[in-house]
Amino acid sequence: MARKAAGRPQEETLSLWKREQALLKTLVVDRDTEAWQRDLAFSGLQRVGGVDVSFVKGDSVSACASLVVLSYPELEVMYEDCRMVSLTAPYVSGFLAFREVPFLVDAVQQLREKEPRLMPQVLFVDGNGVLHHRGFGVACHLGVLTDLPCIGVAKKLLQVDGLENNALHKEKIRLLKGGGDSFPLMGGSGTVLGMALKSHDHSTKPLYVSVGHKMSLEAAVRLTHGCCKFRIPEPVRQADIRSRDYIRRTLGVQGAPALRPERSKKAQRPKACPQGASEEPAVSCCVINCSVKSTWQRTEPTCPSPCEGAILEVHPPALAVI
DNA sequence: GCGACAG
DNA sequence: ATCTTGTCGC
Repeated sequence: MARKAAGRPQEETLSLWKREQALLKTLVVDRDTEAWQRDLAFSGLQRVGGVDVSFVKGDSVSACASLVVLSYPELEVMYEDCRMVSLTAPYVSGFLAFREVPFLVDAVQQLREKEPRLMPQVLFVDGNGVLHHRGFGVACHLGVLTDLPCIGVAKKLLQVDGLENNALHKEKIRLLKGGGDSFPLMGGSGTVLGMALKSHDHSTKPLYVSVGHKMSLEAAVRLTHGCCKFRIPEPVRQADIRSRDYIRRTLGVQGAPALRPERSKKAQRPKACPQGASEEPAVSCCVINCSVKSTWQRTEPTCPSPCEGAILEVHPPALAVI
């Protein structure tokens, strides 16, 4: 039952996606908007969130989208939400958000409705923020659509606007002394697009941190370091671990156990969070119309009637017409 | 054929 | 993202 991912989108679709990115980009706030962000100890910060999407192996459509909320500074999981989703849009570098973000927005909206007191004060996103081909990566996209402060955390350097993972870059990495050390990533225009951060003392590969929304780069880097027990910030790491686990549990019994000769060494899992009384459908209905899926469906061959003038609804009453 | 290629 | 085993180090 492994469905195949759609191929590369038509040029027209990419064109619409670019227009949408340009539009939403005007709504990005790249400075601190919250009091805790300016505090040296981040006092006032109590909840940090992380999101991730993991895939079913051999299937580029079936995936598990997860949102977790951790206490700060303890970094203990307070909330976990995993759900299976079907990703219709293909992955295209520079357009990651159009594939993954609708489901992440849904997860945030579910939390907003059911457990508003657990709403995270900042979200760590797997991927870039303004360090992007057009200055609007998935962390910006999710930030604008949810109106939450977001931090983009990528594991590899996106070589864009003159940035290169060349010998000089590697040398700068080598010179990072201890956890928390970083150096700026300057784009061709002289703008600092992000920071390469050594997330802890014994990490060779840095993290690439960039602004997503409603937070300065300085605060984003400092908080990222403050959330790293290991190389990957704990919120994203937990979202990743739990979404993979969810797929294993969901697909494990019926899957092909013979193919997995059991070589696990994982000890235990806490299991103390609202993991859904599960009356929920596999895919929740879209509460926030992020127009992403509609753009995709409207444009591709499968959809006979293209309709312009769709409306984009962003969280507070920020509206925009395509 | 070769380099890029967030996830 | 996922495909994949062992291995070196604390």
